[in-house]
Amino acid sequence: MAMKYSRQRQMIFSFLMTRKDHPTADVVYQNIRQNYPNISLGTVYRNLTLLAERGEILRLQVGDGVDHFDGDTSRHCHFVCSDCGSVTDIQLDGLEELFSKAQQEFDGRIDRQSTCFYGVCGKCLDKSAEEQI
Amino acid sequence: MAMKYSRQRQMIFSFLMTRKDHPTADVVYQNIRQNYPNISLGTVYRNLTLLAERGEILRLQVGDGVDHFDGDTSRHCHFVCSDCGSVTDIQLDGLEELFSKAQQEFDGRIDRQSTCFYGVCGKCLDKSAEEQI
DNA sequence: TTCCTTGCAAATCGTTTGCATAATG
DNA sequence: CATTATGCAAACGATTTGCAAGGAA
Repeated sequence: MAMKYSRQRQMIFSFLMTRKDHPTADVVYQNIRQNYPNISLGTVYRNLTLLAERGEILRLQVGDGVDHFDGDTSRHCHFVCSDCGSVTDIQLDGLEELFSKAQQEFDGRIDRQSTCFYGVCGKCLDKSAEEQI
Repeated sequence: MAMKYSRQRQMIFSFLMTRKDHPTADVVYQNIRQNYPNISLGTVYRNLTLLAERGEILRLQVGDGVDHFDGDTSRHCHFVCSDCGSVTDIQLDGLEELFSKAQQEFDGRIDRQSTCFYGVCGKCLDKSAEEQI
C-alpha cells in the first residue's frame, strides 16, 4: 500500500501514525513542511480526505470548528477539553455493547460509531485549582 | 424565560421544539421566514448560538460540514444516514452506564457526551433494494 | 505515454461580526 | 431610560477546487 503513494502522502500518513493528539490539517501541514518545505496545504487536505475516505485514518469533528485527524482507526472514544481544546483518547469497554444494542434497536444498517466526551481535562483542573490560591 | 425573549428568538426556539429532524441554521431560517419574512440569517445564527450556549438546545456536528440543531437536550444518540443525510434520534439504555464508566476511567471532569452512529437508514436500504430488481 | 498527483491561487460556503437602527422591559 | 437584539452586508476562516506542470508506473 505504502509503496504506490506519493512522497507527500507517505509523509502525511506516517506523521499521523506518530501522533496521538489528533492534529488538525494545518498542524499536519506545519510539521511536514519542516522536512518538506514545498508541500502545499491543499495537498495535505486532499490526502487527508482521501485517506479518511479509504478508512485508513479518521476525520473527527469535535465541535471546535476545525477537523481533526486520527491515525488510530480502532474503536475508541475521544475527550475534548473545553479549556485547552486538547483531544485525547478514552478506552472504554462498553463500546462494543453499545454498538450492538444500537444495531438491534435501529431499523437500518449501522457501519460506524463516534463517541465524544466533553469537559475539563486533569491538567486544566489542576491549573485552575492553583490559581484559586 | 420565554417572555423576555425577542419575537425572533421565540419563533426560533419554538420552531426547533416542533421538529425532530435536527434542522440546520438555514432550514430554520427558511421556515421562520415564511411567517416572518424580515428575519435575517445572522439573527438566526446569533440566537441558535445563544440558545446552545445556555444549554436550551444542542448544536450538533455530524460530519456533513453543516451544524445541526436539536431542541431535545435529554441524553440520547443520533444516527446519520450516509445516503440521504438525514439525522435521527436513537434511544439507548447503555448511555448512562457508558458515561459513568468514562467518568471513572478519566482523569478530569466530564460534563457532556455525544454519540453518533453512521450507516444507511431503513428507507434508503429499501430504496436501493428496489433498484436492484 | 497514460494516469495520478502536485503546488498555487482563487473560489466556496457556513458562520460570525460591526454598525446603525429598532425593540424590549 | 438603559439595555439588548435586529437587519444588513461585509468579513472571516476552514476547506475545496481548477488548472497547468511534475511524477510515477
